[in-house]
Amino acid sequence: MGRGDGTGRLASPPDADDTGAGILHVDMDAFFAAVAVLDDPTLKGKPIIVGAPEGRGVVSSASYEARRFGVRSAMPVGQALRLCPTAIVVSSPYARYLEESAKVMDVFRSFTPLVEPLSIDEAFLDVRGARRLWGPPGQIARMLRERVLAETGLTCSVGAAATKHVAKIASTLSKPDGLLIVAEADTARFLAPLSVRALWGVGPKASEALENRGIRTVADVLQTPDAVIDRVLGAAMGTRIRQLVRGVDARSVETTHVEKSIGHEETFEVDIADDAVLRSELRRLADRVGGRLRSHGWEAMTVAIKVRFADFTTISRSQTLAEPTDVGQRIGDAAHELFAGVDRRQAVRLVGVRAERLRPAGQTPTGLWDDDAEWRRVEGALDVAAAKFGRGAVTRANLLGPQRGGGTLPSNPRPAGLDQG
DNA sequence: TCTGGGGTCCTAGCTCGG
DNA sequence: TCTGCCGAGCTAGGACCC
Repeated sequence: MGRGDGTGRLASPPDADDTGAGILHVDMDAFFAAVAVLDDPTLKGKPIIVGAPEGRGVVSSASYEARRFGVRSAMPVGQALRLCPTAIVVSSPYARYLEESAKVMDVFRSFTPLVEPLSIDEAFLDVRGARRLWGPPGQIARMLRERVLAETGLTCSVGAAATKHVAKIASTLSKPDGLLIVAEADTARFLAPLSVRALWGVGPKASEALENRGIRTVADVLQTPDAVIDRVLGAAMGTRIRQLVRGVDARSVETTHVEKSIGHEETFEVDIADDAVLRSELRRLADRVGGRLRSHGWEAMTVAIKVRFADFTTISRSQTLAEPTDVGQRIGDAAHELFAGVDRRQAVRLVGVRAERLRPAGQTPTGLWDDDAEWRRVEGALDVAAAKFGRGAVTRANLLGPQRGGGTLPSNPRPAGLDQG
């Protein structure tokens, strides 16, 4: 979801060169606010803030009329209302947004099966294989914008480029209701004058660190020695940023997504010091996490909690389970155990529970464990452990030693029973 | 003024085993 | 038996994204 106010937008002319620009990034304009207008057309043209009117809510989305007053997403609603006192605060059930999102995604898929939803209101499309059916990328982008509007009543902005990264930047610059095409050959010229903040992964901290060294634009990054960028951003991010500023982005449009963690957190209306209330909240969150794990068919190897105190300091604690689980009770037990070790000298503003290192529930051994030799090795180890500790005491800890990680076995999915203590 | 909720990825420090 | 090195796994925290 874009956070700009739409001033200074760029748009491509109808005859723009779209050679090599086969990756589209489509981003709905002020999506939540636009859905509110669909549901109540009298809101059209008015400053709208989507968020909870009371409590500690922040702005989820704002119409461009509100953004002109400086209202931005993630801003506290109270602050937004001070900037734009005439704004109308609305909120709809999340399911309502999902409903419109599904229609939009259906339109995208009518042009190509290669659609990668990035969030509820944006997606990458690979249209390189759709030329024969729909024409060149620029034409597809124009048709897609028209069809989204006709079928949903919503406007969107589209960036077309040779890579996901450049397409994403282009759609941002074309907002609202625009189309910006960057031909492959124009990539370097397009990127060079942009602020480093426009780069994917460069947020307020990284951009500040770069700007403190006089590195303000993409062109500046290109002229800066690699070692300097690595020192500022770290080696991994430095490498990635250097590729992005050169227009190199090997990521393809992925149509499937595998979750790596599932969690829930809740900010209280007022800070809470009562231990019983906090523990019951952890239980409730753990149950929700367990329910979601089961509905996805996952189990978690690790449980993590997050605690934010009244002064906004935030700590996290995590624990690897003796055996993976999708049971809310067990997740709650682990969360309680972790919570017991937290030094609570202040009231608590937020608690969260997260399930990490997910794997399919009741998974059949695969990969390395399909290897007969590997099985013989494991069976041998089990026999040795059974002889040493007794049949009933064959645990991972006994097999691998008392160290936390358990170490030397492969991290592939283990055969059922090996972890059981 | 007063900072949501759901995620991903990276880094640094630590422990442990080979 | 002890020590140092190295790699791997775990943990905590931070930055970033929408």
